[in-house]
Amino acid sequence: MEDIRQLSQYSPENIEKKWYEAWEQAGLFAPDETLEDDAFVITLPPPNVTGILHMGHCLGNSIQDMLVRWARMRGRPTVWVPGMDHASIATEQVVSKQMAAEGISKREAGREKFLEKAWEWKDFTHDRISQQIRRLGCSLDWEREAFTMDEARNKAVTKAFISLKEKGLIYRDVYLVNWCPHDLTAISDDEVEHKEVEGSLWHLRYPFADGKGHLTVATTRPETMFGDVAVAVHPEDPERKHLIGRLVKLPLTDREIPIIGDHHADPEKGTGFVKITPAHDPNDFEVGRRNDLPQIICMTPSALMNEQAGQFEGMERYQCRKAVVSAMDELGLLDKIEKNTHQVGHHDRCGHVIEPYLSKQWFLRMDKLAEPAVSAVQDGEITLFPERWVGVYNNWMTNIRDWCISRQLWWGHRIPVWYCDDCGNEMAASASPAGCSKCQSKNLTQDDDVLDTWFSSWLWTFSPLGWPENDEEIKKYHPTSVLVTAADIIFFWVARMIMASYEFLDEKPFNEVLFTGIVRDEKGQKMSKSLGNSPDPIDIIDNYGADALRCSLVMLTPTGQDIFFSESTLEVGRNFCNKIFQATKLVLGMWDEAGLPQEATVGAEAPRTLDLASLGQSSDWEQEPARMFAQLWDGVFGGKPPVEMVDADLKLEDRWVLSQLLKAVNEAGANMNKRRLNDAAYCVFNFFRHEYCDWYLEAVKPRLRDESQQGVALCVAVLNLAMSYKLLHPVMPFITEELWSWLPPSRGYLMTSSFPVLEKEAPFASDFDDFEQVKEIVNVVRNVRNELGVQPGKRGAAILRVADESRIPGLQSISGLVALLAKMETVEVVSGGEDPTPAGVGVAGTVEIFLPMKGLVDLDKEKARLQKEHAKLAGWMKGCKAKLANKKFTDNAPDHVVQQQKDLLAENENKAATLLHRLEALDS
RNA sequence: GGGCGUUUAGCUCAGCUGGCUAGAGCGCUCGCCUCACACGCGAGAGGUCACUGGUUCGAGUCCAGUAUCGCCCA
Repeated sequence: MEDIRQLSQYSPENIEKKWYEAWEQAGLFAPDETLEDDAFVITLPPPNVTGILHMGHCLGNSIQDMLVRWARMRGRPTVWVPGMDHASIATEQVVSKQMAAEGISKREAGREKFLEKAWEWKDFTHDRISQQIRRLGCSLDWEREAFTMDEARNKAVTKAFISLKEKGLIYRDVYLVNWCPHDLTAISDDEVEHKEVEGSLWHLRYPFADGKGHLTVATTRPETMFGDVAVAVHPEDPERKHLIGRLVKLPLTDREIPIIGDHHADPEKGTGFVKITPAHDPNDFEVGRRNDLPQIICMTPSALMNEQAGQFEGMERYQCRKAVVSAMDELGLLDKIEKNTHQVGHHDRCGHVIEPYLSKQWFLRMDKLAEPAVSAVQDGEITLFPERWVGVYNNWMTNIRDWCISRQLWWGHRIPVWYCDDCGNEMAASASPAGCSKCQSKNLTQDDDVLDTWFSSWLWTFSPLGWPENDEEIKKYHPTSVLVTAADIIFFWVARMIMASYEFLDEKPFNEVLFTGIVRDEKGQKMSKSLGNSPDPIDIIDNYGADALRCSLVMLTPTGQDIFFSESTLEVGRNFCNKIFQATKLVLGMWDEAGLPQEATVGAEAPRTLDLASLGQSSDWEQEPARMFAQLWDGVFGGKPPVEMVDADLKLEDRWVLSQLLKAVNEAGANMNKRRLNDAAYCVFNFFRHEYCDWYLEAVKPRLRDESQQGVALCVAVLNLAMSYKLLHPVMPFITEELWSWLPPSRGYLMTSSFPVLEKEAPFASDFDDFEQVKEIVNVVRNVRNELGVQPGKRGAAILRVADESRIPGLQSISGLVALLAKMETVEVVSGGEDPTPAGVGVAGTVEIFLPMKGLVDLDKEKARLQKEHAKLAGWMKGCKAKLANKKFTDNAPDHVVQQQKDLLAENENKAATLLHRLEALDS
């Protein structure tokens, strides 16, 4: 400890790791069951085991830890459950790639071998990710760690599947799904990313079967013509409806297809004729069902043309497109080509173009599940922050479509359905059945497919708590308190979690959802593993410290807005850490020099909660500050301050800084309650840096070196440090825990100490004003000296002049502080008399300030300065006067607003008069 | 095409229930290595609050329209 205190700059090295281990060993991450309050519970949005965490995770985890630590310090038992997600497709891709690099093909290796490799990979990334989370300081209850594919979670998934299947909500059907020809699996609608693509609209001629003429269809996908089963026109299309029932010859094939009438064809669009390919287009699929048309698949799962394509069989779909167009051209059947930009679906994981593909898949019916989820949000049972997401949520929920939950993959939960090879019977079961329930045959085969990853993560608020086996924990900890996540997975995850919780537990999954912004790089791109544009958090933490990272992210992220991250962002946090460290060094250095006790004065340990309102009324603070201070001290440290003090020992700056501190407590709490976490962090930052350090510590420096006064000043200084650490601990856990341990009166862990609460206005109003006047006068003096270019070394004299003699004693009592803070030799207070000349002049409220200086040669500079000031005042006065002259304003505006304008005018008039007078004097 | 959101200082953003003489951080300019801190201290410059109209005694804030950029859904 002594070593660290000697450092000229704060260094997080050696401090952060030490405290994380200490907390964990002391068991502080587990809920304190002796507390009676409701538990505060979060299940960590499980990161994918695909790779490493990026800055987005750091932001989300920092926010969660902030909420968890805040709740813990307010005396609530806290449970933050860690976990990770198996990320079916993403992980399968990574592992396949690795195997390919080793020269092994996934298919050749087979399911078992592949899964072995996947588990190896999972273990590897799991360790790395949990290291990252620990380094960030997250106070997770590691004993409860869960993985979406571990045994307990497997049971939950199976139970959920069987239960839904028994209710008839899960069905298997041949349907047109989003098929990824690269990964050879179906994916859900939500995994399809629509992108605008420059393409063409080809106008193709289809000759009539009777050989008399042709019609023209327009298509963006000529290669699918081998799957065409009809041409549609609008049934009321006056120019074309007479053709319904006739046949056309499908070029490049020997098939003839009918012309049908269907509303899908729009007479205004394209040529008015639409080719119908039910097996390769979602709209056409519907047309096909309506008109009872056959479905012809013309591609293989890998999007190569199949035997339907005749001479083109075996071609890749885009190659085939070119070939078809040129073949049609040769036949004279290519009418024209138009440029056309249109939306094309891509797989969000691998970027390949989706092929709508006909296949047999498992689906979950969503409409019934959505009902309670919609009303929960509408009724305010669950709140979303920021609120604007409610609209987005409702929009999706009310247009909800069935969810394709099967995937043709190996890494995931295998669908718990067995088929009888002999009678075709289909059985859903939690374990492999002994025999067919119908024919008793032993020849059973399990469904080959696995479930969509989100089918396990939608259970995430209760499956980590042990559902369906552990009722106890569910009763105690469910619904959870809050979900913190980025809004880009509102449909994938948030909405489905709400549905799952109502379906399986008949209650909400969480009270509120806090959407964080998305962390982007300097160019505005989302941070992601695939782009490789996120630094490894471990490197950042090594260089700047976890506290700096957390502090920077939280302070600079506006509520729910995206954040642009660059390394320079981190300087805010790093510099602030150093500031806290420096201030502590100063105060504790003086504490040692003063010979104050190195241990807490005998007394009880401080209680787990600290409600400042219960310490006393505002008037108590003003009349008996010493008694109140002692109570505050007892609340923070437990016991008595190590020095005796009477009311008069607490000077103006002491009372002022305490009032500012309490104001910060009040604001921090209010902002936390409103979930404005950046503001909560920022107001404490502001208090510490700009009030405590800039004004208070500067103001008490002489007292810290004065034996008769240092004791009291040090107690006030230390109490402010302690309270600041408490307020900052949720954001910056490591440095605050470390510095707290340095404070001689501190006992125990800061992490489980109390968070101060003050839910009413801070006391000390009158002292507040007096010290604010000191600040104002000092500011004016500094300004005048700076503008006139006075050397900082020249201290000189200042004269404060007021019209009202009765104010002299009051001003005299603060003149010492003014002299100290403005670095003046002497400060004299007068009333009336001649203007001292030559002198620089300024006005603070009704106090005229003269800085006599012989060397003030540059009269022009001074005149220019005064004129500028005067012009500014004149502008403001004009505004005030206009308002006050407006009868409607004085009649309608509230009294305090009118009075405010009057005061403002009076003050400005007074200032302006002084400046004008001064200008005249300079002219003469 | 439908929906949501953005537009305030050079940059990133606050400004919550209309009372604002519009703020912060970074950057910039000037002056300081003042015995905690140059990862610092002090001072300063910089804005027709996208545009147009409306409501109001009063609009950055509320309403309508336009433009702009972005996101989501189809």
